[in-house]
Parts: sequence; structure tokens; C-alpha cells
Amino acid sequence: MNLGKLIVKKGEILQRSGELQTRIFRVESGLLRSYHIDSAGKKHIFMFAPEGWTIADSVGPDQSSDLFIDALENSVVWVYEKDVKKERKNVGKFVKRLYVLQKRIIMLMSTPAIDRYDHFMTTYPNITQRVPQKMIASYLGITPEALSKLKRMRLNKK
Amino acid sequence: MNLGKLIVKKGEILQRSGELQTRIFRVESGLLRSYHIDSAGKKHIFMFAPEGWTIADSVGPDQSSDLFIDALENSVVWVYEKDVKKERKNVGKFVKRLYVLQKRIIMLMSTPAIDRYDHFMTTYPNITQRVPQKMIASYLGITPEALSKLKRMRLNKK
DNA sequence: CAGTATTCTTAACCTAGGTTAACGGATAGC
DNA sequence: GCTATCCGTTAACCTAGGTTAAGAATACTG
Repeated sequence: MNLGKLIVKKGEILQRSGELQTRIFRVESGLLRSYHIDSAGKKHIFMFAPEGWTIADSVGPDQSSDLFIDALENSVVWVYEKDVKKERKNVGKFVKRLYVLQKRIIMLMSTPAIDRYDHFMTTYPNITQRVPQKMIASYLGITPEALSKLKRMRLNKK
Repeated sequence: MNLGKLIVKKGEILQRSGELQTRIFRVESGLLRSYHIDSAGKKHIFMFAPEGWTIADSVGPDQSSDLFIDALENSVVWVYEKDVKKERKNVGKFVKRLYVLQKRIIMLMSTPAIDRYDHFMTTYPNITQRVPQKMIASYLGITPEALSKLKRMRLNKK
């Protein structure tokens, strides 16, 4: 599970979006960061990890990564393999929840409200029918008036 | 640790912001939600929890809650006490990380960029000095130009 | 049912932050 | 030391979403 120590130069990429087999990086010295690249090609920094911190993509053992991880300074890094057994038991619930929050943060930073709405509708179809629209707007981070407007604007386009 | 079953009516509040002694709620039937009330008094829904889901405020064992939890439908709920021993060991790292993400989501939804900037500067002063300002902007979810503008606008006001 | 309370929508107007582009200052590589 | 790249700033203009207010549609309640 401990895969050893890695010495990385500033700018080196440790993990790319789309990779399976994501790892966990513990920073002994230096500075790492993780970031997401959106559909328009823009970078959004998800987190910084200075000395003593741990950084990883919070995806389950079978998912491919959403994040890039690279070094902002020359760094020394301990690399760990994810513990698939633990992830399937206790810890898995935490990892899953972390992933949901991670995704939500990335979407809040990089995705327009109407797309977040679509994502919500397909991800939680059952909730959709049980709460008023204004609560979905609140979850999405916009006002009910804005959601109303966005839906109408989409209709008028088609 | 299992504190028993609770039958709640639509509208009932299970946890208030500011409370110590936060609990974990597992929904047997019905629908709960958690939300944050910002400084302007506006509600921001953090999460919905239908049947089978677990909902709680991801604060550590000594922190007071940031979130309200209430029932959107008549519900049956299992209540659990947080396991302080576990939280101080293994699981604590996950809880802490969840809390950071929870806070970031709430801030992205309810706090203007300049205040998020201040929060970042005081929370991570050491990172501040090691990365260019454009990366802080990226972390905050805004463009470098916008951050530049916001800082200048603040100066002109004083 | 009637009556009240929510919810959804629309519209006019406002504002925070995005886009594009240009410039000067700082850094890094050679 | 010279050049190229990156960084921060400014400015003009644009756009997504907020604010306020009002009306229509829907859902509760007695």
C-alpha cells in the first residue's frame, strides 16, 4: 500500500484527469495542487497541499479521476495506493460523500446554473418530484426567479 | 450511540445552527434537508436526504453546528450520537475534510468573492505567500482580473 | 367550499463578475 | 545583461444572475 517516496520537480504532473488507479499523495516537503479542467479548457484549482497535507481525488476504487494533480514547487511526496478493501467497507461511505461534495464545488465554480439544474434533475429524479422548485434553486445556489427565467430562456431558444 | 427512533412531522427542526452536540440522522422514511442561513438571513440548502440516506453536520466533536436540519415531509428517523473516539482517530480526518468542503460549498453559494478571499488569506496565510495571485483567484472561483478589481475597489472605498 | 398561504412566473432594473485587450513590472533562462 | 515569459493591473464592454414587485396558478386549511 505504501508505494514509496517520490521526488518531483516544479511543474511535474502526478495524476491526470481520466486515469484509473488513482493514488494518494502525502506531501513531505514542497507544495502540490489539484485542479479540474472544464469543458471550455479553463483550470479551476480544487485544493492546495503544502507540507504535512494529503491530497487525492476522492473517487471510488473503480472510478476514473476528475482532477489533475501537479507540483507547484519542487517537492518530496509519499505515494500510497488506495485500500480497496477499506473503501468497500467503512471508509467507502466517506469517500463517496467526499466525491459528491468535490463534484459540487467544481460545478459551482465552472458550470452555468442551467447545467447544474439538469445535472440535479438526472442525478436525483425522485427528489425533484417531492420538493418545490424554489428549494432546488436554493440547492443550486440561485434564486427561484433566476431558475424560472433560465427554463423559459431555454424553451424560447428551441 | 444509537439513540432510537424519532417520528417527526413536516416542518419540525431536528438541529439548529449553533448547537453543540450534533447528531447523525438516518432516514427510514420521509425526507429531511440541511440548510445554512447566511448573514443576510437567506437560506441555502446544503443537502436533501430521502429514505435510506444519512444526514449530519460534518463538524468535529467539539464544534458547534453550521447547519439546520429539518423535515420536508413527515418522516421516521434513526438518531445516532457521534462516536467521539472514532472521530479522534481514523475517521476524524474524513470528518475534517468533509467539513472543509461543506464550508466551501456554503461560501460559494452565499458569500461574495472578496469575503472568500479574506477567508482564504486568514485560513491559509502560508499558501498565500507561495502561489501567484491568479491561483488564489482560481481557487476562489473567479478570474484574476476580477480579484484585482475587487482589491482596488476596496481600497478606493476606505 | 371559501379563503388564505405558497409557489411559479414575468418584467424592469441592477450588480458582481467575465471577456478581451493592452501595458508595465517582475522573473527566469540563456 | 538581454530576451522571453509570466504576472498583476487597468479599462471598456458584456452577461449571468440578483432584486423588487406584481399577478396568476396551485395547494392547504377550516
